[in-house]
Amino acid sequence: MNKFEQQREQSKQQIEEAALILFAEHGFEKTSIRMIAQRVNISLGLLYNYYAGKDELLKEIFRRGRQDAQVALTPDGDKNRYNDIENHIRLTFKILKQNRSYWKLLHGIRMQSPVIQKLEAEMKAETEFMQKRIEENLINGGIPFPGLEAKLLFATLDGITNHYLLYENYPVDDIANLLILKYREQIRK
Amino acid sequence: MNKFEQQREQSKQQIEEAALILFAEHGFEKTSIRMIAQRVNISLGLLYNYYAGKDELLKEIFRRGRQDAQVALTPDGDKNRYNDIENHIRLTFKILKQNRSYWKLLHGIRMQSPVIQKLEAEMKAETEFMQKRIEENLINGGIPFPGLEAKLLFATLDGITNHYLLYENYPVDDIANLLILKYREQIRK
Amino acid sequence: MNKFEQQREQSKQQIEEAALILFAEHGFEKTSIRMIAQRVNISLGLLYNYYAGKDELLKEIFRRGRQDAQVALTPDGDKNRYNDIENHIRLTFKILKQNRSYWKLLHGIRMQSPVIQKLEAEMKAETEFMQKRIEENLINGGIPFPGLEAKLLFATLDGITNHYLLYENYPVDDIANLLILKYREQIRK
Amino acid sequence: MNKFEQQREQSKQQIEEAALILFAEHGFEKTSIRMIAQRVNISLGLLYNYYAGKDELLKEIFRRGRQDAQVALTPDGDKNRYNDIENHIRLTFKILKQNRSYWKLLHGIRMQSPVIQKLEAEMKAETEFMQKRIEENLINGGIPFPGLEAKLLFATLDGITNHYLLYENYPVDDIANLLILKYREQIRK
DNA sequence: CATGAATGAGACTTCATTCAT
DNA sequence: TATGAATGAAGTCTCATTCAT
Repeated sequence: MNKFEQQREQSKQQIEEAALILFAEHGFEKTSIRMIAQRVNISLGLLYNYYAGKDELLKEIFRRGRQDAQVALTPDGDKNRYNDIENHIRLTFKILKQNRSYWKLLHGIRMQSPVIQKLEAEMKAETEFMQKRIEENLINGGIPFPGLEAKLLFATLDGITNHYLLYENYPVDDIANLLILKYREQIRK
Repeated sequence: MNKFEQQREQSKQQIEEAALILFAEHGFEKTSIRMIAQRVNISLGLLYNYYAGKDELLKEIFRRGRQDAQVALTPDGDKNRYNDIENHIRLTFKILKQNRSYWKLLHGIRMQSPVIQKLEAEMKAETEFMQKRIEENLINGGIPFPGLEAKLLFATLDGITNHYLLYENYPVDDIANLLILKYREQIRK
Repeated sequence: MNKFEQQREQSKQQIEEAALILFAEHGFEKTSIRMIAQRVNISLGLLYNYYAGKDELLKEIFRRGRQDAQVALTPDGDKNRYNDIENHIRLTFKILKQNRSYWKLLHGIRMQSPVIQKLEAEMKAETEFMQKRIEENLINGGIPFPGLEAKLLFATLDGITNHYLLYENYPVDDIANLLILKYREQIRK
Repeated sequence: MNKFEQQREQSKQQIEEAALILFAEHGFEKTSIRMIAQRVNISLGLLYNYYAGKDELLKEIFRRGRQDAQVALTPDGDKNRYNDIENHIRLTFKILKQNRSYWKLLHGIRMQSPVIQKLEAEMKAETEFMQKRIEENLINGGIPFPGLEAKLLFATLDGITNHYLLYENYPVDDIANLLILKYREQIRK
């Protein structure tokens, strides 16, 4: 990557960061290109040198966010393998806290089909990726009905995420610990 | 109720039904007043004889949806008192299915602050009402950490609701039964 | 005039009074038919039984206002003839105070040609009527350049009226007295 | 001033000139943004790149007009100091003729409170500035009751301005001369 | 006579996107 | 590459007026 490409990459990153925050805060529709450009202190037109349009910018943000999540979710060696469910729950909320805006944007936008349709491929991959991780972990945990249990855990984590993003002072760590506790008891039994 | 009031009420109901479906399907921002008017086959302006604006229409829809939910959640006699948690879970999904569009709208819109701020009072009442029901039920179920457990159950139900609204052919009943099963075991223990 | 006509006349008067106040306060364009109907507690449609439209209502108001002014300006016998200028000045402000809203409306609207065009005939009559009175009075006062002086006095009275309508606590009576004083001195000389 | 600023300034000036003429001719309410844009041959939206809205455009026009008036009213050296009242009267009508549209707009709009309230600060400054000039000039002229006389002169000038703007072929210069004559006599006496 | 539901043209405004420089 | 002026379609909302009852 030469010097020009580096600069371009840096500019794109700045733009995407600003856009992510604004999208998460005000919603995709209510955030104008102007607002983004002003926040990064670039001209209105320059944005179109980097992205074909507003939708493409959104897609790019999702692509980056998904990548970050995947990296973070990738198990780092075998050391934590002894209890994958516990590990998965902890990782989920660690990632959530690391990139709160991304998750807020995702959770705020995924219910509206017009937007989803544009991103369906990405969204689906995202969902299935997480779903699969949970299933694997549950099978490792020796839990019956692993398919349903996976869906239930996925929904539970999603629900907690939602409430964490929605409510002030949400005791996400306490909830996470309670959840872990319940799975420990279920497995021991 | 005289002639005019009847006519007015009928028009309003038609408008709100159409708006609810469109808001749920395309999102609030992407649904134009024109789309709503065309769906009900009324003129653009008539809407403004009934509602001060798009936001007020949204509020009215929420008001009606919350009322319906409250009515449905009201326990009908003593027959199901023996296990309130179970009852609550079943009721939650029964209500969800009864007014899918309302819940889709609610879940699709609640993450975006500008809209939420206008509805905060209503939203808060909604949330606290459901939260309180869960807490009562959990205390009746003799479960430890009732506060955290209530939040966890609330999040779980929210997460399942989310996924039911999001994914095709989601096995909401199976998930619900699994959840109930787990609470039964927890209580028995 | 039979009973029905009397009632009709009374209704019209109520409407015109309300409309006059609203027009004067908010301006003609910013006052809606709805506002008027609500103020008089009649239905929106009923107004159109009395007037062909908003413009006609305005014309009717002007017609009535001009009539009132004419009646008030008509000299009541010969007793005050000895000093017609003084008399005219006093009368002007007496009439102004009697129907402040009418004059506010008139002064607020007369500068905009589209409105004026509709009322031109009435406006012209109004203007010429007052102009002529002043000229007569000035000739009686033995003042040189009676034509120009009439125009100047007319403008002065109009200007004072304007400022009286525009500014809080405007000392219209003091100004009027000063003006009278100056004409007395001019005549004596 | 760089290329963009030049372009911007030129566009703004064109817009404001067109808007001033249209506002003065048809009134503020009856002049649509579209009319202005069409007159300058620009698109509807461009106007909103420069002004936050119609009201802001109006304010800007007033700001510019007031500035022009202030510049014109500033005494140019000592040569005319010997008779300030006379000078002030002449200047008033000179300025009036220089920017007829501005004064027509001002006189046409100042009676309607909603618009005035938005401009009150500017209007007040305008008024007080002129008022103060007159008072100073009257004191210099050795006239008794300078406060009331100032108000009377101000009203007179306003009234003449009004009639000049209102009536075709109004002999404003003759009236002005007559007015000056009367003040000369008053001072001499 | 009286009602107010209904209409629809037209107003203001926003904003993604294009383009000349 | 970078700028921001310019576009124009589309959105929300207002309101005089009509009309069935």
